Amino acid sequence: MKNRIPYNPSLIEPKWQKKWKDSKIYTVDLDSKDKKNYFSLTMFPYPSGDLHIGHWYAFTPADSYSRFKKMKGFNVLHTQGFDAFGLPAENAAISRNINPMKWTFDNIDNMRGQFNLMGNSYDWTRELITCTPEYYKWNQFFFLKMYEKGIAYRKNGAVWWDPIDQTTLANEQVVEGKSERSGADVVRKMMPQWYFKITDYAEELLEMDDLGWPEKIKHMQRNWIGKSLGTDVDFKLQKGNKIISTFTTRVDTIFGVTFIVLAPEHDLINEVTTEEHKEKVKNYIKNSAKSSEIERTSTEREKTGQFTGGYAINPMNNKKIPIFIGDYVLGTYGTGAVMGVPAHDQRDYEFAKKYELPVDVVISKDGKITNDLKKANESYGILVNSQNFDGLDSEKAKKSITDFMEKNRFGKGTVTYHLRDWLISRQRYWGTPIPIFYDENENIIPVDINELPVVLPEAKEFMPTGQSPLTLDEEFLWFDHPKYGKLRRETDTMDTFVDSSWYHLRFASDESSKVDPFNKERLKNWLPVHQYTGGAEHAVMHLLYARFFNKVLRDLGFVDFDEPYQNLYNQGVLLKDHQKISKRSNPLAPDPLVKEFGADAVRLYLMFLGPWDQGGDWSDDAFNGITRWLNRVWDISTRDTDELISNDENNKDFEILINSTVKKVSEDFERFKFNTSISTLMEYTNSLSKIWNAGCNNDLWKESIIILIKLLSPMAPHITEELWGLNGQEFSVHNQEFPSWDDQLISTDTKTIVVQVNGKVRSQFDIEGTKSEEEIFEMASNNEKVQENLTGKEIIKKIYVKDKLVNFVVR
RNA sequence: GCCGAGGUGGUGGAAUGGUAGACACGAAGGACUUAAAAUCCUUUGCCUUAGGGCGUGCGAGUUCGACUCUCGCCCUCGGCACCA
Repeated sequence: MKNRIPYNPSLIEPKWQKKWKDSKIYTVDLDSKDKKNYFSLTMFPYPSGDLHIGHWYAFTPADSYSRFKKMKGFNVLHTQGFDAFGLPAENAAISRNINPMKWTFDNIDNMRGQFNLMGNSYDWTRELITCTPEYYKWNQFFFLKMYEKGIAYRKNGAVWWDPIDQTTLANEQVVEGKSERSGADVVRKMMPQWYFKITDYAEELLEMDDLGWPEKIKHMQRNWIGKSLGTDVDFKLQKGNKIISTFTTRVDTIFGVTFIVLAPEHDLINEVTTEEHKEKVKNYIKNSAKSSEIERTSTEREKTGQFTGGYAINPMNNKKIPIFIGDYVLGTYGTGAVMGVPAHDQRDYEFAKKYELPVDVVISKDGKITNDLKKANESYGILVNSQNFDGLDSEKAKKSITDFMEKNRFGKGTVTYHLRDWLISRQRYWGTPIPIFYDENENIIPVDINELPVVLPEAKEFMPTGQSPLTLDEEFLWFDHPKYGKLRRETDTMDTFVDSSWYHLRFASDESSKVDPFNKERLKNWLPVHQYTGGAEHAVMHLLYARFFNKVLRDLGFVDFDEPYQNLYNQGVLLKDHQKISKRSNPLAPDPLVKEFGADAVRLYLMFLGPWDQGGDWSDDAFNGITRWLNRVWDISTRDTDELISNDENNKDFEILINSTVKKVSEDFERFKFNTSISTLMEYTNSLSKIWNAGCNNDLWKESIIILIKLLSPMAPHITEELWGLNGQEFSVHNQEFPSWDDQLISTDTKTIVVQVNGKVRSQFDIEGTKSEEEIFEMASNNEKVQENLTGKEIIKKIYVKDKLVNFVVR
């Protein structure tokens, strides 16, 4: 017996990591044409300084999938980088007086080492760090191109303000009235800010039919964009000739309007308010500004308002209707004014009851009028009390009334979106400087594209004051322009979501170019990203922004495809012992686990936990199962075949086992079902143990081991590389072709037929070769167990599923 | 409130119209050991009068046959929410 080496991951893992690096096996030739290209990308991390288990859960299955694709014959680009701008660096600077650049780069160095422990297949020569001028220069470049086209613009308006982080936020970054990042209750502020005109692309962003994305994400994006078809109806003021435009999706209820409500921010409030109501209206506006946005948008809250003293005229019937202001109407949606139809809108109903306004029913289920409403009837029906539109159903009435209004020029069909333009200004330091100057009259003067990058200067003061820290840097702030003289620089920086909106393009493009952001030829060969993976929390932020950016870059002529990510897969959330993983209460750090059990075991266990998209529940106990199995894999793959008892009787079954295992593992990989591909491999090794004990053909055994190593190699790269060598194979297993299977070798001559009586399993038997249906019924009914259940009963139906099952239906 | 995903042994999960519980954990028993650990073997859904009966959140339905399809309800998680 040979002296066998035990499995020692802490010895072999660093060895192979070094060898892979030295031999550059993961460096991709972007211009190679001999294979089909496959770009496998996973959302890059923020360099927090620690690669935690959640990162492993996101990255290792994606790495395994990329390795699988490589073995399947693709030229795979799998890259990694760091989303390196953002507040934590700045907060570290504030609390610990560390330079944000140094903090970030120290963290990156540390994380690279942690990434290395994973045994990844990233092409690190293509690493990106977004806080470097070589990278963010292109943010500025795109910004200026977008400014030229009017897609980037500056506007003074109401914005969301995060009082903890002391900066404005985009709509998408406000969740339930709180800052998505800091959790602070956001407030409204009026300030001039820079925006990207994402609303111009609202309609195109809704087109997602061809995207291989989870329906859930598409759904969330559609909801966020929030398209709704309706009608703008113009109400003339009773006094003067100004017009209040209201947006409604239910223009069929126009004859039921009994009041109008304006948002407290509405432009015409001063116009409509009469002298005697001025004071009350002013107070109402003041109070509603005081109440937080959460209070204002709570559905539970009682509706409040204030009569303005003014009246408007319903253009359809010339009725005089009172104008209120009320903060249940949002200034940011539609026209900021609504027509109140209490009979057919629950919110308007509540408002009407409170202020004792009439409730006029104009829609009825059966054409008859019922007046004792307990709540609004919001369903469609037949129009009543609606002059010559009486009798029409809601659907038709909407169209006819809108047509009528368009003809008479007091209304028109419109489309409204929930989506707002993307506010990108941030009053913080650690981000891309917005490349803009202002002259003394606040005129905007864009930085010359040839002068890019506008380098973010080293700052001394980071305290968030509501003004960008760059304001304090006099040297940065003032610029002597050859043409315009003394100019003030924009001191706000860009939202970091700008950085991640196009990074995938940069991974595949020529990073050496100083003139163009991308190498078009390479983009053509590598994009869109074939497979993107990451968390669902980015559904309406990163994933929407990146789609928008792609369309803008297409219209600017930089890319010639419509979507950035062809296929998307969302991993679930990893728990530990049914709880959220947190550093304090139930920590789960990968580094010590790797030290003790090896990266392969951690990788495998993360994939074995359950289906990747549904998340998983880590338990230290269950983790033992994987380390035990890896030891068995090691044991079985290092046996001395001289000790194998030769036996050719089970050759056929052995071949079936090998082929069906290859098939199942391959198919599971394609579907991201890593958990079942591992359990299939476990069954395979269990069978191999039994086969060894029974004795088998020596060549088949050797083949079965080579196949085991190959099948396992994408998921457990280190142990398989070692076993590959120990089995006399040339470096590297990761450059091998993934095994293929022969369907012919899987189908057996022997089939097991299950016999049911009334759908209950009573027996089973084996058949050889092909048998006729008659023969099968014959064999089935002769079975002793089946007989017991058939005697004294009448067979009324016989079901036969070929090679599988017989069912006797008896009475 | 609306939309989406899900609910299967003691636990993680498998099976997407055809033998429910693969695989793994845990547990029990055994082998090896002075002993323990490790490893290996056996058993392991529940009830049981030992012949069976019951069983995939609950209740109906479709079907020869339902974890799987349909309808209603309950619960958990995620998203959206005064969007006119």
